[in-house]
Amino acid sequence: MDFTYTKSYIKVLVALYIMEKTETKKVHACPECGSHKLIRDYSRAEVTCDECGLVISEDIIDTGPEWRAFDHEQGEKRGRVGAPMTYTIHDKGLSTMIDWKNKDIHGRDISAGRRAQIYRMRKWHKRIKVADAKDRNLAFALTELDRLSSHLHLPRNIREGAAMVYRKAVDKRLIRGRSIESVTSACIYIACREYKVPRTLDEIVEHSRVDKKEIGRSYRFITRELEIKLYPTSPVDYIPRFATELGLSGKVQRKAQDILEGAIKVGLTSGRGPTGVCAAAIYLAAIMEGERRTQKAVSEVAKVTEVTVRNRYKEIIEKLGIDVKI
DNA sequence: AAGACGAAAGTGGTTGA
DNA sequence: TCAACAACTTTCGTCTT
Repeated sequence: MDFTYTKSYIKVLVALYIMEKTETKKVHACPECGSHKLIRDYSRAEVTCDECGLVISEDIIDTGPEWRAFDHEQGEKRGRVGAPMTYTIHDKGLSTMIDWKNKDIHGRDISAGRRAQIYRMRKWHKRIKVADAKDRNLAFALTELDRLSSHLHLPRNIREGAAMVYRKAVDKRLIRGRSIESVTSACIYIACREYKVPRTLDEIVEHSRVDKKEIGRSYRFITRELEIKLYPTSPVDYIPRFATELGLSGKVQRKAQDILEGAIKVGLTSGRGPTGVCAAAIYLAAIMEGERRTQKAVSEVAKVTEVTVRNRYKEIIEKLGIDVKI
């Protein structure tokens, strides 16, 4: 059979396979507003509703093994993430060593010209091996990065951000003496803050095998050495996540944002934990919009205590002069 | 009976000497 | 390195809906 024909035939099969796979995953209408205008963004692994902005599914992320490459071009593109299979094979299959003796297989001396050639081959072989050791480290870190972000339901762009930070850290030799796991966790944390999709350190610790202290130390070290400037997390960034978890409408979210902006102006946010402040604002906003949630429910999603929610919202009411019937 | 309230003691992390 | 400190948590008894 003609080679080019085989190749295109395989391509067709692959295309059919992918089509079938994505077809079964299709959502036809938004569960929130019933709209059929859905935006499908596979590069970020999200399906969002065009009408109300609801993120319908972030879980289509792992539909297929992304390390599979069907032709050379894809191989180049996908090799980036680090492939469990290929990288675990020793030397990517290049396990033959070039002997240091200048003899051929029959034990005869090799001519000067051949010797120079073999010398160059040895040199390159060594270089490949060195690069490969670094790659193996990177590949391991990247799979760990993938595992963590998948547990935390993080979108693709944050994974890439985290991977980028990690690569920079490797280039600057910052991981020496630190476990790969603590550094990957720190990278995720950094990326989350950079992209304003805050996850608390506690949430990351939950899925990591390293304790909080270690991650915190790596985090501080990396941000200092790479000169990454991170602004303190704003409580506003937590609104969408908490509100969605509580099943609150967009109206409440907007109200909560108003409250928070007022609170920030009066300086109620400085020094306080952003999650607590956000929880209080959401609690108030929900009551004001007639979608009351209990303090317990709010405090649970924000991972603070009811007492904190109480203290914060009392402060807000007092300083902003909001009057609500509790 | 569940939710909200507030006092009091305890805990972990930051700061400044 | 240590103590002081503010934020936050835990716990528990009481009040409100």
